[in-house]
Amino acid sequence: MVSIKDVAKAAGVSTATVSRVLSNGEHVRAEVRRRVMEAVEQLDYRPNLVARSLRSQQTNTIGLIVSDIRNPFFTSVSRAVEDTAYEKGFGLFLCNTDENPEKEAIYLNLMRDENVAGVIFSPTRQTAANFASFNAPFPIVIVDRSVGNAEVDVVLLDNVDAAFRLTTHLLEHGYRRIAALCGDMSTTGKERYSGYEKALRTCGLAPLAEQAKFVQPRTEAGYDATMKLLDASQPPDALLTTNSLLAAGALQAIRERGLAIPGDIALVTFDETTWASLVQPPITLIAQPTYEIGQTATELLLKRIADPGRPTRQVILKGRLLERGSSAARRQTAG
Amino acid sequence: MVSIKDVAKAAGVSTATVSRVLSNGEHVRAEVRRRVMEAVEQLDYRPNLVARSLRSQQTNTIGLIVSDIRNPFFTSVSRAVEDTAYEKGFGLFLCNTDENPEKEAIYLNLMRDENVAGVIFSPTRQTAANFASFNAPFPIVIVDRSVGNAEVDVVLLDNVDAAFRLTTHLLEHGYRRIAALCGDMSTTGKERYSGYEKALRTCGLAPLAEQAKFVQPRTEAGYDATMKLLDASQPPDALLTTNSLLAAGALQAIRERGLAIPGDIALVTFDETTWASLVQPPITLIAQPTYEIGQTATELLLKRIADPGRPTRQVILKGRLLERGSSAARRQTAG
DNA sequence: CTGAAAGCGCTAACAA
DNA sequence: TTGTTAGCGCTTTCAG
Repeated sequence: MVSIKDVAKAAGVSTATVSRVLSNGEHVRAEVRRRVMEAVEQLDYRPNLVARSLRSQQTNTIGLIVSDIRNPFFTSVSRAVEDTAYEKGFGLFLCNTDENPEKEAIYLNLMRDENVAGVIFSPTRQTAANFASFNAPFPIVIVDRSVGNAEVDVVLLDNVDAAFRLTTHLLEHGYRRIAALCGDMSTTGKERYSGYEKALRTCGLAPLAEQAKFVQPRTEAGYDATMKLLDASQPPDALLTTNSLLAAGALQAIRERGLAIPGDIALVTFDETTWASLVQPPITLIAQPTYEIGQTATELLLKRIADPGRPTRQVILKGRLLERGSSAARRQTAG
Repeated sequence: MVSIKDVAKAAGVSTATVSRVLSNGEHVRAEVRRRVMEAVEQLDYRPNLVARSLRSQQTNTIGLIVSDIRNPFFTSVSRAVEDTAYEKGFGLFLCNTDENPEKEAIYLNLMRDENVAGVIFSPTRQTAANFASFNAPFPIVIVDRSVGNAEVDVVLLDNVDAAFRLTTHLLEHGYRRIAALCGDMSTTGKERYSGYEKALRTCGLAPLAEQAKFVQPRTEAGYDATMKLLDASQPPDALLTTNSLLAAGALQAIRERGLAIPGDIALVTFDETTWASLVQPPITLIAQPTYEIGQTATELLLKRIADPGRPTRQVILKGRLLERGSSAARRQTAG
């Protein structure tokens, strides 16, 4: 392993000069710089990032902590984060927490031990609630969720608005018994529930307790909850789910019961996925600008790393309602 | 930031003793150990991993270099890798290369600079071909692709066999004009083509040049290539694609042309995805044990890190053929 | 079983 | 503009 000493010797300068050339290149005579670069080239020298980190007390790595990379929303966000980080010369450290507060704490601590430059984090409600008390030694940007009134950079969807529009869309298309399956681990699920409720109330309706449920944000939970909904004495005529995993479970359940979409029940959800536009009928949904979310979060983080004192910023993005067949206007029926 | 010195002082011992207690705990009197642990607890001390790395010349981080985390195959593999690494106390550094050999080289170098303990890598054909000449200072486990006769640990599917079975399945179900869309960047695409060809030959058929194409392993390329296939004077009666992205593009094209699956054309592919079982008809495919692949690769890597001299191992896994509606037996037709 | 001391490779004062 | 020097926080000989 060739070190900075070898380069210094080969170029006939001190290690400090090599370091100068490689870091900013300022305050070095052109000819000396040339000699150093030549030695670097010849020896195929690459600075040891670990040593650099230890000395400078900062790394070129950022952390991304999400519940599960297999959730298409996070898959896409993570790709954007990695792209953007790469462009700016940063690497990416990835963690899955499974919405488990303990794992969140472990990973947050690991990030600290690794001395990362910053972290992009999508916390559970529990961790979000205690967020103010957790003072990390690195900047954090929150994505997809909200964290009360803590002073942090945040990038998320206008969830209440999005759910409101999605629900209103159903109401306008003639649906009345609208059920909702909301993720129970995040603020996001709660907020989307609020938008749903608000839309119903605006219409003079109220959500029925047995039709609006908070469940684990997973496919199986979506399947189970939908089965129960469908087996009720007064099953819903429309179902709203707050993420694509719940929707996939719901769709499976609806298919298994032999029900038609939207004839027997409409289905709408959040998050664009490959399957949502490929199934018949295609699924109406609120598409999040996932790539933009990841990109914006990373940019915000890198700016804060560069300038820790800058005022925090909350970026609230609007979802795009994609109206498709799964919520086609209901035929008028007697009663 | 509390350091090992603070702990040493608080416990009334030397830093060496603290280090001993924290690393293996051996050769330390029980009472001293207790005092040290107490101090650690009290001060909420956490070892600085960067300093530890610099000194010990090894990290607890492994790298994962794939073409695109959004490919469901890699999404699932990466989750398994992260899980397994986490269990063993390792962190994960994630890189997307977009099948770009330059990016592959950059990331491989970055891994070296970061002093990672090892890397799990899915290389392009180009990089795989030169693999023997690239002597990394860290262990590498190759996944999903093969690398000639280099001495490396590898975990991959028996691609020839899988494609052979998939094609044979089509033949047995009465399809004769079977087209194939294969990824052009990886050895995997080539191998799957071989299996496809072999199955045809076994049946006394030969792949038609205009029906077997190597294309970029992306949805758009799958769409474009399928459109061309369908517009030919003698369109195929079945289409095999070698990954789920190509399949998604193919399905879109088939739908757009208003063709029925499998009536007008059968569609089969590789990789289980959410959508493959949700569309109508569901898609026949070879399911790869993605989680097992990621897990096995990680275990292999960690074993090699622990024992660099151990003999290399090639783990070849069989795919599972899931027969579904998209390749239902063809009705006998005159001609 | 424990401590002293060297040094991993680099950067950043401080001198010159 | 350049070199000297002192560590960053930790592990690991080597003595004792």
